[in-house]
Amino acid sequence: MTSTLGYAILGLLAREPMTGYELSRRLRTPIGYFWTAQHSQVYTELARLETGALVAHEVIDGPGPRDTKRYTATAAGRAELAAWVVTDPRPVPAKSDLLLRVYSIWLADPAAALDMLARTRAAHAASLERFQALLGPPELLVTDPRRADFGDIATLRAGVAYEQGIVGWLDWLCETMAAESD
Amino acid sequence: MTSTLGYAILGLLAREPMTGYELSRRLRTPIGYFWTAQHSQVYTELARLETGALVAHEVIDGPGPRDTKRYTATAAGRAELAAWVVTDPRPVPAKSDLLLRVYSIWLADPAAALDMLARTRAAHAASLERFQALLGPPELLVTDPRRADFGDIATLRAGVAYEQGIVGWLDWLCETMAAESD
DNA sequence: AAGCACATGTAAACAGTTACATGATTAA
DNA sequence: TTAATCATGTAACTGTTTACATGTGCTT
Repeated sequence: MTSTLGYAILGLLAREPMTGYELSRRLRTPIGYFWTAQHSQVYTELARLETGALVAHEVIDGPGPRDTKRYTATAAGRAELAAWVVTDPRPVPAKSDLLLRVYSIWLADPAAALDMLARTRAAHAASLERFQALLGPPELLVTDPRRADFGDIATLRAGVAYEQGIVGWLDWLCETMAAESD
Repeated sequence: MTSTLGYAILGLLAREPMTGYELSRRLRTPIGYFWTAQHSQVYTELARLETGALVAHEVIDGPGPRDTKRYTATAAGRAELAAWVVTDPRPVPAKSDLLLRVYSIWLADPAAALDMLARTRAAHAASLERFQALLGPPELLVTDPRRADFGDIATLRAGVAYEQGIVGWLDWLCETMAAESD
């Protein structure tokens, strides 16, 4: 019954209680955390999770015309999350805007294509560096899989591997296209 | 005006004319081609592309109660595709079912989690092998960026890099979790 | 005779994005 | 006083999936 977005929210609330606003902020940019959502989606999903008794809220002090609500994952919510975690991930319907462009790059102007690829490489190199900075030196790493920060580090490492793969591939692509356009 | 799915369809039709059914079959499983779609989406998008004169069809011999239509990309369609190819890809809203599970893996039963990770590794290792087999020996590779098969090879190489990254990361994850669960 | 591959379409439901709407507090 | 951040929600729209609908020809 619970959607994937529901498990993303539960995963954050299982670590610490948060308001819907804080959840939205965390889910707007994925830092070593491969899921995103808009605030409109978060608020409606929180209401759904609450009718299922997977989360609960208490009203806290805050500004604005409505109550400020602090949400917590219930025991039932944590149990459902723990059970979902070990189920097989459904095969992701691979979608990449960049790959779709490269698939048809033979039709494009080579110089303009190389420019686009160079800009894209720079963007991925920047997020690779950001991920590596967040990860810090290897000797400091938590490796106890029963601690919540293990999930942070493991997903960050996946982010690093992912961006390294793209940057390396883009380097090959730029070199090949530059060499053959003579 | 044209959607990303529209460019996926144009990219296939720019190579060879096809029926909607053949397009749907190609878009159901992404082989070195990072986009998927259902047949219902393909037929409606083909109709939209045709009202924009980016594709055209001729009726050919076929079974069933309706006409069988063979679609071709028009000159305008190929031009629009070529222009889109060199525009910056919008930053993909990174979504991974697997990473979301790993983020909350600290809550799960370690043995069940390791089983899930092993099954997932096997699935990715299998598609890595499939991609490598499709790529064939390196000395045979087309590297002329003005040929359509360059796009096939470039995206396949991206697929290989992607799967290698996941398999390597999953190996690290399994080892770390196995070592620390003593 | 049953089932599958070919072939095309519509309808309903769900997921996700963008825009609308309100209002307090704090910093420039 | 103007803008940003905090804070919550609804509405409209777009994209995607799943289900409904029809009918031929080939294979087992």
